[in-house]
Amino acid sequence: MSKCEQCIVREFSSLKALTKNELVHLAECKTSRTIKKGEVIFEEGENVNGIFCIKDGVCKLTKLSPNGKDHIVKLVTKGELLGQRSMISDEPVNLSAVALEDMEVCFIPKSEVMSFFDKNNQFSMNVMKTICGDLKEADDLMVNLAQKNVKDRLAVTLLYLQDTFGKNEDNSLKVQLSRDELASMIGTATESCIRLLSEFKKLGLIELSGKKIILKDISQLKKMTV
Amino acid sequence: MSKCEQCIVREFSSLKALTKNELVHLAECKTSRTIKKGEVIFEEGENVNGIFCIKDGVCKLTKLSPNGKDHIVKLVTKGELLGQRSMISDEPVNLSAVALEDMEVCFIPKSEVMSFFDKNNQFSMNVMKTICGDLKEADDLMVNLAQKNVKDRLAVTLLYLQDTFGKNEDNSLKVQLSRDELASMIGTATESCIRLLSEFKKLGLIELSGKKIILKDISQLKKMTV
DNA sequence: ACTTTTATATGACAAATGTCATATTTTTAA
DNA sequence: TTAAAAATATGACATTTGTCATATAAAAGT
Repeated sequence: MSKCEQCIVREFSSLKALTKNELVHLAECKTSRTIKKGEVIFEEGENVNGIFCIKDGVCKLTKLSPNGKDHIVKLVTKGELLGQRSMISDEPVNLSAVALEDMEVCFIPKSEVMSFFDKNNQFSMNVMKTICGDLKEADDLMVNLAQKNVKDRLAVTLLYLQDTFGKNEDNSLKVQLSRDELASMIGTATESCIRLLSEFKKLGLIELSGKKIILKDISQLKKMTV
Repeated sequence: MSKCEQCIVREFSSLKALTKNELVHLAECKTSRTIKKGEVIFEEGENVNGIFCIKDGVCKLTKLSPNGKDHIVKLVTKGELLGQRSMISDEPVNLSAVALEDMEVCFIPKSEVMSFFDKNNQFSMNVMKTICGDLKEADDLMVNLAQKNVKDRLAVTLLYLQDTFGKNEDNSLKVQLSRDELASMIGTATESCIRLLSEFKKLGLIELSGKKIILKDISQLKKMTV
């Protein structure tokens, strides 16, 4: 079992507040797991009883709408924790988590996390701040969905993907979403999403090659986000 | 200055975890205020430096979209706290709060709340759970906005208003929103909102008399929320 | 009570978006 | 490698929704 002390990604999450002793203990409790692209980490309604620490890879958090379509609520990547909300609320998870690429994650049982809560005030504060950040982000997304048209939401989302997850050497977005996934992130039909991507391409805003998307005219895209 | 010990609404918020001593201390720090309908409690971007405890009345939390329109993110009522997120994140508030009716609120300075955080674990846990609840609610709203059409969102919202805030003796919704406000809650144009209300009326789903809205056919309305 | 302002309501039309059909390309699996 | 399946792309059209104009009703101020 690998040592949490030496794990770099820990530094990027609430876990950075843990002491050496706590980390040693954590290393004994946690279990590591590799997850293949497309695999489900947990499903809406499940009892997870702990949190996942993402060592590598990106996953999507989705929620099933009554109409049968999935909506992507959030993307979560290396260094972040998964399942904090439901653990604190003591409820089943309200979102499903599915890997967008091969991942490495560690699972930390609830009992362990709760003991950190009791003993380590800085850790609790970190978790709280993370959740508050998520809430603020959710408010922003809500207003976007409510007040912007699909074209503008697509522009916002493309910029968000590049800013948050970066680009490859060929300048294409690092996170590769299918048209279907992109559509379910901006809240529109797959065909509408494809159509708008084609339009953006014609306007020279982006370049498309297969699943790869390259942002060409950032400033023009930004104008749509205002 | 009224005593917090004897304040009933305290029982409905995170503050219920406070000890007698803490309540006595709280009563000395807090300031009470009445707020008229339509008055602004705080504005997006402001530094609030504390939280508000709502003793009576309802207010709306809004966020300004770049297009100049306000979106109502949430309604908050008697017994709830206001401004927790920004206090924990140590950031300006990301939403504006405006009274929908005459209100009575108490303001508790940040220093006071933070001292409760340090000393009273149950209080911190309560606040955390509240914020987690808000986050879950935000996820649900997001999916609604993204995947449902305007008509269905109106039905969902009307049911939500009745379930959450109740009805008067004449069966009309207790919280009275203008057509404009209702529209900015479901994310549509005021005219579309009015038109759909008229349609609902014609279909016998609701009754309208001035600003009053009475839900007549709950089960039919519920069918739209599926 | 009356004027002014604001909110609600509705029609007419334009624009945005969804749906269905179908073609093409890419990926997957035998 | 080839066949089958899935993803991407595009056209045609229907539906939904927004915008502007205007009418009516309600509320507010003098």
